[in-house]
Amino acid sequence: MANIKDVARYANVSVTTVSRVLNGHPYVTNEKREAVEEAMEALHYRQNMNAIHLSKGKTRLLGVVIPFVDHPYFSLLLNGMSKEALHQEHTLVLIQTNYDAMKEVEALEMLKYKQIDGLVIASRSNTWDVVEEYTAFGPIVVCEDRSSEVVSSVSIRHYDAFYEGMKHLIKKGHQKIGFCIGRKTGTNSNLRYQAYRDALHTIQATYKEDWIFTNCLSIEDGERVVEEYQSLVEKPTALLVTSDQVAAGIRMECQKRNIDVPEELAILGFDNHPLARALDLSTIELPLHEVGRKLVISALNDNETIHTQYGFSLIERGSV
Amino acid sequence: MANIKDVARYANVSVTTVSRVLNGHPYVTNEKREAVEEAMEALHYRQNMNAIHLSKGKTRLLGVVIPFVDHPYFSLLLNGMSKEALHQEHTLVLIQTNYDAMKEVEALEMLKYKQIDGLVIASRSNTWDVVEEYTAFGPIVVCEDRSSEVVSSVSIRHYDAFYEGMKHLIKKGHQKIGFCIGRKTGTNSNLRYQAYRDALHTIQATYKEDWIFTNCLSIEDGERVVEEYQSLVEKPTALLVTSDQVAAGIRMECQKRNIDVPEELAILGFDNHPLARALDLSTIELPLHEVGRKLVISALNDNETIHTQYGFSLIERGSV
DNA sequence: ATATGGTATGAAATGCGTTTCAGAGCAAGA
DNA sequence: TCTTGCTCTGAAACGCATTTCATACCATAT
Repeated sequence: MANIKDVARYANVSVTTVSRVLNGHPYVTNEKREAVEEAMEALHYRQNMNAIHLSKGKTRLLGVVIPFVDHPYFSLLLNGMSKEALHQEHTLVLIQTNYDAMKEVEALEMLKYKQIDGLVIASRSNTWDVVEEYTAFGPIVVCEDRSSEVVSSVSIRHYDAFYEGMKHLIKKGHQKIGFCIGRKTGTNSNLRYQAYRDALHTIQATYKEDWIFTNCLSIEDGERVVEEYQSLVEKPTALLVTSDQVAAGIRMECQKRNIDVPEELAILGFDNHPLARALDLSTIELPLHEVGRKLVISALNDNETIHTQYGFSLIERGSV
Repeated sequence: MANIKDVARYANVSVTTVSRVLNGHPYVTNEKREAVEEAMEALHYRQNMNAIHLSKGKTRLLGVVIPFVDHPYFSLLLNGMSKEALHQEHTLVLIQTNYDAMKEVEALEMLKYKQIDGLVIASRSNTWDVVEEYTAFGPIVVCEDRSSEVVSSVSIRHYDAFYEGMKHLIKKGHQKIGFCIGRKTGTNSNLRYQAYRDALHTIQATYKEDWIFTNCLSIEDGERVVEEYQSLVEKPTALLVTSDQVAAGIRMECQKRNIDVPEELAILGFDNHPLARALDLSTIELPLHEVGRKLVISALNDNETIHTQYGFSLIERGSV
């Protein structure tokens, strides 16, 4: 494979000049520039990325702190990150934490010792000041709504999204509304719970504690929800489900038990997972793929702190 | 970040000795080995991958020739490849060919000019001798059943898988069986067609031309199939569908049109895509994810030619 | 006693770009 | 005429680990 030296020799210039052409620096006469370009063409020259990054002091590694990867929310996020990482010729270093704060610190230490170029924290476990301490060592991005001077962020308006979902169900005539959620606590869960109560408040409706189904992560959980639903004396007429995977389980189980969707039970999912399309589930699309990509873009940007917020969009299908 | 020089200085040895310890070479006394290990610990030393690969002359890039990525077969394959590439700290260079032979040659030329470390051809367009010419320049792996001396291969027993599917339908009492397939021609399609006829032959059954649905790639295609199916005078009682995505479309459309599955029409899919699990579709699982990983592993192995064949497994659910 | 060969070690070359520094040429301003 | 300040160019240093080569020591084998 031809290298920069070969090109320089062929074009009768120094390697510095070739490097200048390669990097679009000024201070190269057209004459030499053209000679270099010709030489590159003739020799089938391609830059050696390893040499570039070695020279520039980059590791080409990007740390990703993530609690687990087998949940649709995180797997969609990870998909987006992978895609962008591939695009930017970076390798993701997955640090699965299971919400263990010490594991997260290990990842931060990797940044300190320059073992990674940047760090994405998909779900934070440590307190804010611990994280901020490490920003001196490289770019850090969190996936939550936080306007820090030193840490970039990419977030989704979870409150608004949930509120919008509630409004949609209410508009369709529902008053007895329940919801399914993953963790009971956590920033996002709290926001959603708040949105739930606020929305019900606008129509003076109340809710029962057992209309709130927690620990809903998988298709199986959705099936379980239907089972519990059937044993209720007073049943909700609609469910807001924070994961399409769970919504899919619910819809399938309803079919088995001859519960009419949406007449008897309306279902509104989240994420717009391919499953939702297949099962004709109405859903609120969260641009998780986009968020993932933006996380990587932000983490690879060493110059500025970026704050991005993403919206959502309601996709009406046949389950509401 | 500490480098090999720092470690050498700290341990009072030469960089060569540190490199020997790092790479497990013999000819290092225990005394020095321990000193080096201590130094690495003390200095938080991590090897710089860019320097290693630059030194070893690797690009850390792996070419992937693929006709398109939006088809479930290829996207599952690609998923597996991505995962393994990530694992092995390599970046995939996607060369989407749309079955254009010239594009494929471009990819082979990249190998020639050492722009990539190896090449995976997920679906070949050029003749065999064209491909073999390039093996001198680096490892090439194809995804088809071919026992070459110089090109590695990873394949699935498509004939057997299809035949097994037919046998299953026959065992369930079906005689009038149709099938859905992507391309009408191609190595795999031919194998499947052969298996179809061979299986029908064992029960002296015949088939109608219009029980064979071609161009079946997406959910929409599945919906189209049902439409065509309903207009048939003599209808098959079972369909073997070479993609779960299509099978999902069929099942959903059947539901809309009140065609009972499996009583009126049995459906047996392929791939064991998550969709199949969600829609309770019987399917023949092809280990595409594993195949993808093995493709990458084989392509990154420069020393030997590897031939791997994968089987399949029938997953019985409620659609047959 | 001498040749032979394995063990152990380090200096230096190598892979390939980027970046710093020094200097030459030239035009505008003092 | 003499600065001052671009514009343009290339030599050399640098980033980090691997690998080749040279050398020295020690133990067998002859």
